[in-house]
Amino acid sequence: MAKTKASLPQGTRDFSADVVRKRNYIFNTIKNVFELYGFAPLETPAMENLETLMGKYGEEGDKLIFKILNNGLDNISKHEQIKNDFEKILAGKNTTGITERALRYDLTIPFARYVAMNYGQLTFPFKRYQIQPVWRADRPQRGRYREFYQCDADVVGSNSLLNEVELVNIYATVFNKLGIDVEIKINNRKILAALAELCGGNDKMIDITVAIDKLDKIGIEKVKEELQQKGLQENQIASIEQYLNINGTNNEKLNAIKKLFHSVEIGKQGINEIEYVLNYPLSNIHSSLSIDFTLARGLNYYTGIIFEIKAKNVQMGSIGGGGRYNDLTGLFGVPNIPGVGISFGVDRIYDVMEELKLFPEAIAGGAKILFFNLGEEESKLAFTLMQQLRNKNIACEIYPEQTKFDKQFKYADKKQIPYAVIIGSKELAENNCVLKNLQSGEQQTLLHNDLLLQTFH
RNA sequence: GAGGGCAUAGCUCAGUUGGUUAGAGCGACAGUUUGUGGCACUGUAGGUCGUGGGUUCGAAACCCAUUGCUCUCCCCA
Repeated sequence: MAKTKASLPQGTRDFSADVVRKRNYIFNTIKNVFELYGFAPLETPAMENLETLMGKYGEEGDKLIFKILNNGLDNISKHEQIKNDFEKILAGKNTTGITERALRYDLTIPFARYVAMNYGQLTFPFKRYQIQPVWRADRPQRGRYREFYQCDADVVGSNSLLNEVELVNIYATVFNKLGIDVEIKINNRKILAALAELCGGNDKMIDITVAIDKLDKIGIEKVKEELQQKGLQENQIASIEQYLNINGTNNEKLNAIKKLFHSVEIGKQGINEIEYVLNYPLSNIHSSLSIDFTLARGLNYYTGIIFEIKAKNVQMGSIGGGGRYNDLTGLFGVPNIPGVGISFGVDRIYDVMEELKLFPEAIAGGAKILFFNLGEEESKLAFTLMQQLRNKNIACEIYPEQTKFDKQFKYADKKQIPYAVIIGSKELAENNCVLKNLQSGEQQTLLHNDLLLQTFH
């Protein structure tokens, strides 16, 4: 067989031991909080039927779905059919004759598919969390990959704003545990709808939200330019500018927006919902929860309150986001199941924690003790003692080859194993062993039972 | 989809207007040292200079093509 050059598909990564441990630390923290709030785990397949995914993420999104080529395309008896199907592909259309499956693009649509398939069996309100990789055929760049993890928690079958309150508290709890100082930004699609209504451009809502979402990136002038290009009138743009200029404390912002939307029903609704969440009792996170009327979020299925998480003290895009959607399962023939969900961006959270040096030392992991291999009989005794320590839940390993000290010490060094147990011919004869602390260099001779009573850290 | 940058040892990189046998540091391996590591010293291995073509007496260097990686924009997480 020809030798293959070792390489990785673009936008994917291997994770070495210390990176995996740090990532697991993040995953476990998030997962434990999800469980603490009564969410149940769900896993769905890496691949879905293509038709499940197509048309759910907009025109751009469809292009970014990884499609899986069907097997058996070289079947002679289907030659003509397959050629015809391929003509459709060349014309830019998808066909099940060539590809009928695709890798999942996010966790929300598969979840909606799952709820639609199982709604008869589920207990509503249904709360699930899901931590799995997703794939996008996007051009990779900084902080953006073709394979990455999403950590989602969603509640479906409930209109109550108490869910939003819970999700905000999940955000606050997780980032508090991780030690990341964050600003939880909150807005409401209803307020954005009201803005569109006020500016006489109801059908322009998406254009408006896309444009104002870029405010802090490109500045007010560029936003106005873009709005102009989208065909908005001067006075409409002026209203939007007035809206964007609202600032101050949460209360000041609310007062200002109320004046602006005093006659727009949907706007008042949106404001009331935000006030409800902000004023919910016993919530200890108000300091970091702030209204941001420029927050829009890309996904168009959001209909109510929306969230986005920004890490303080570091230059990084959002590390989480979410919001309320009215009718996601309607896409799969099961209408009237409202929901609200949030997502954590683990890859960016990792980058933030690395930059701010927030990972605790304790997650280093690995073996605590290396048993030296100094001969056949010696290693049999070492093995016996090692198994007894493992039974006490102490991680250890034995050097598999009989070799000189130098090599075994260096192995322990490289793997940052803090202790070595040395059993050579002398210890074998005297029925004891040497325990050496590799950091301090101190060592002591111990009876076997005394070794088992030691604590290692 | 649009536009930049990069490609030399396992890793990070040097390599002079084109000139003999392409270097350094780190790492690996071995030895000094067969019962005590991190340090030091000595030595060894490791290269189709991304690939293909061209210019030239001569190409790692110049030209063309190609592949891969990377970054920015669009968009998104």
